[in-house]
Amino acid sequence: MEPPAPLSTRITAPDVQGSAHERVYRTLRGRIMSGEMEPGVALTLRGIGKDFGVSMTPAREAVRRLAAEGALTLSASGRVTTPDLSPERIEELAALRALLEPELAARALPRAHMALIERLRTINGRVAEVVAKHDVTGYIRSNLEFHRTLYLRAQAPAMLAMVETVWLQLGPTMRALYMSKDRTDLQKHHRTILAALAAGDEPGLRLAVRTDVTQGLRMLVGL
Amino acid sequence: MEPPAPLSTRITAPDVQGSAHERVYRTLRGRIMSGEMEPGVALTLRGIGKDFGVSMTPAREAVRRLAAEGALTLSASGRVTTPDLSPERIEELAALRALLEPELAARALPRAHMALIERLRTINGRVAEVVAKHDVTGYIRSNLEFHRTLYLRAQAPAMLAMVETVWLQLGPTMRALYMSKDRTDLQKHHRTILAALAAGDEPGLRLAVRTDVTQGLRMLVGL
DNA sequence: GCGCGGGCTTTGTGATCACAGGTTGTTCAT
DNA sequence: ATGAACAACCTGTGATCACAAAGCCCGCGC
Repeated sequence: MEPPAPLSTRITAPDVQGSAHERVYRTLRGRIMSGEMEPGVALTLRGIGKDFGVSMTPAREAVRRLAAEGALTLSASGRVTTPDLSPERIEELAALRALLEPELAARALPRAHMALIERLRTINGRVAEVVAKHDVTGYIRSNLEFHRTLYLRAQAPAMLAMVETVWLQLGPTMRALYMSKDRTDLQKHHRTILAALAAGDEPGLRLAVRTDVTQGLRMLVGL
Repeated sequence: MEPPAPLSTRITAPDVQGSAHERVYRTLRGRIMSGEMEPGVALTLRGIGKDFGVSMTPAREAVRRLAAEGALTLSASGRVTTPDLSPERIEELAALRALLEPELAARALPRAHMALIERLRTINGRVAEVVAKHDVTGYIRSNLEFHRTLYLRAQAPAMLAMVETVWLQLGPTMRALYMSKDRTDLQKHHRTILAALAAGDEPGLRLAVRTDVTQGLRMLVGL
């Protein structure tokens, strides 16, 4: 192995969807939010780099960005792990969801047309499918898609971003949570949300969203 | 110029307070949150690096972290600027404050002892001083310190972090806002907050905080 | 059998460089 | 004088390397 090395290695970058660090970031973020990784798993920059075929530099940027959003935990020595949340932290994040999501739903309500409700029904049907298959990741993903689709109508990007940050932080925990629980009741809550939406009932919608969001996460803490 | 170069430059790092990128991050964050930089100002990695006596690498990490928190804006080509928010964005962030801060205040209320109220009074006195001196940055800083001191008692780190993220995003805007406005009314609101705290009046406290938070930011949009 | 010390390995940090794309300023032609 | 084309410069991106410190494991001593 020649020590000096010619230098000038440019594979001309596939650049399929933006820069390298963004690709790493997006992929990792998706994995974490949908609960593909369990809490407390260790990651290494070199390992991530190897997985994505990039050097440590973009891996580091992606990791730091995720850590800034609370999607990853950095130990004092810089070690990277998925977050393993304390019950208090979980409760706090649940409270945040209970605070933000009814507001987003209420803002979406006046803009919710029939087409949106129909789309939500479709997504909710997909939730039933994945529940039947005991597909935890698929369940989390489609459940969040249900909420996100509704909130997108609120036209409140900063608020939505904040809620997604909370979802991110809860990702690994949700996996652990939903793996040990029956989930037929969740669809019931989603149906209540849809009913309130169709009726244009704002107080009912706020309550339905709050209940849906709260009860799933209360299970772990209050068991 | 020798191509290989000796390599091996380690000034043994001062390491006064953690890693280089953290020092850069903390300083920049403080500057942005307290409104020391106006909206739309351009920054460069090399420039930041030179300012802090570090290379581009830690500068880049600090910038990306700040961008992830919304404290800086990255253009499509990667250019870095302080955020110049649209009125809709400002209103949304104000709504976020109006949603989160009363909750934090309410959670702090049962834990608020006399010593805390006294401390808040002191901070509020400092607000009066800086207002008299027309020191915008000092005003923003002590105003936020008033709120942060109260919310710290809520024992809700995730919620506090979220609110601070909102403050960060509003930093440069607050500067532009407060520079063109009289501010004697702000202390009045703070006094109302203190009265509700002392009386243990939760609804009154929620309202007082919401009013304090909302009205200052409503000025810009609704003028 | 169990704890502890010392080496080897792994891992994050930061500096430097090559490169590409964007920005800017200048000059030339109309 | 105004517009476009071009060149020089500026700026972010990513790879690679040196380094330090933290972790890990094996073996020694009690």
